[in-house]
Amino acid sequence: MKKEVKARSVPFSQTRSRHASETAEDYVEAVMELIEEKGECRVLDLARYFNVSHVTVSRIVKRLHDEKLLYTSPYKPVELTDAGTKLAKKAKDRHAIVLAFLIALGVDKKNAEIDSEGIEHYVSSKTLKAMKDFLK
Amino acid sequence: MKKEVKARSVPFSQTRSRHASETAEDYVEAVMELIEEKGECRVLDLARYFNVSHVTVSRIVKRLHDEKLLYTSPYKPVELTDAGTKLAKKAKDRHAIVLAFLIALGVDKKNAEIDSEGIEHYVSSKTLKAMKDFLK
DNA sequence: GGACAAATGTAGCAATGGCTACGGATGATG
DNA sequence: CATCATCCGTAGCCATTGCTACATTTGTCC
Repeated sequence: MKKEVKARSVPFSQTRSRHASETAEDYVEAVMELIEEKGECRVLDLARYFNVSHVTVSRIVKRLHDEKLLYTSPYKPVELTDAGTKLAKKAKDRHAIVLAFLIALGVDKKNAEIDSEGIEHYVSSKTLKAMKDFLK
Repeated sequence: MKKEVKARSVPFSQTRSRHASETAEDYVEAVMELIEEKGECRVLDLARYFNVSHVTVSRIVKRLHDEKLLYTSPYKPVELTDAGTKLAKKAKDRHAIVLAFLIALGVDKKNAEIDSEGIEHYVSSKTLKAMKDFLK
């Protein structure tokens, strides 16, 4: 009596690739935010922002440069490409909606901020729309 | 005119460790589910469930064994320890609440299932409570 | 311009999670 | 009990994301 094993519903549940794009979104979003706040975005700013070493940031920045999401040259501030700006805006919008939604749901600001940063990466357009409708 | 860089709100935002515990939760939850459905849980069942090779499963199972979340001996089915069962129940409950919440919010079943599997790992107890309250 | 601090880069290590290829163990079936 | 398919383990590769330690660049201040 063999039973089939149903595959999990997540398509491409391959954690590694999923996680790599999460990182990309987090970084371009942070770059945009830091540029807005400080006028420029340095590697060390990102390191402080994410609480990691500058080495980790430097390597990820290099990868995102290869992916044409941002500009970087040695000892210069990091800037966003058009593609990076587009992705950052999308991520920021989604983030803002999730955050506003959690607060509207009754979650305190602090927890809402923490949770929204994790949740934003797993919200499909359908769920995002449902959140927007709820906010109205 | 130096500006402080505010650290991100996520504590322990170190992606690697965060992700490792996500994996642990996903696996014990899957083991519990597969045992309920099939009577036992083999390495290959998990491989099919997560759409990864049996090698990947085997290595992760070994790690979770070291972390005392499950029992495993060569060529034998995988079982949960008490700690594993406890964690699995917690994850399953949270998953069920998030899923029910998304459906109540108006998200179609399919998207709700996909999104809930990602979101469940980022829901604090405060947010979970808000979801439960909404469901009442 | 020299010296020093801060910022960034490079080298190299570990853990996690992917994979293929191959070999040993188990269990069912003739 | 021999064979064969299935299951599982091991070896060894790669990518990502952490780190420390050390080197280099930049910019500021005397």
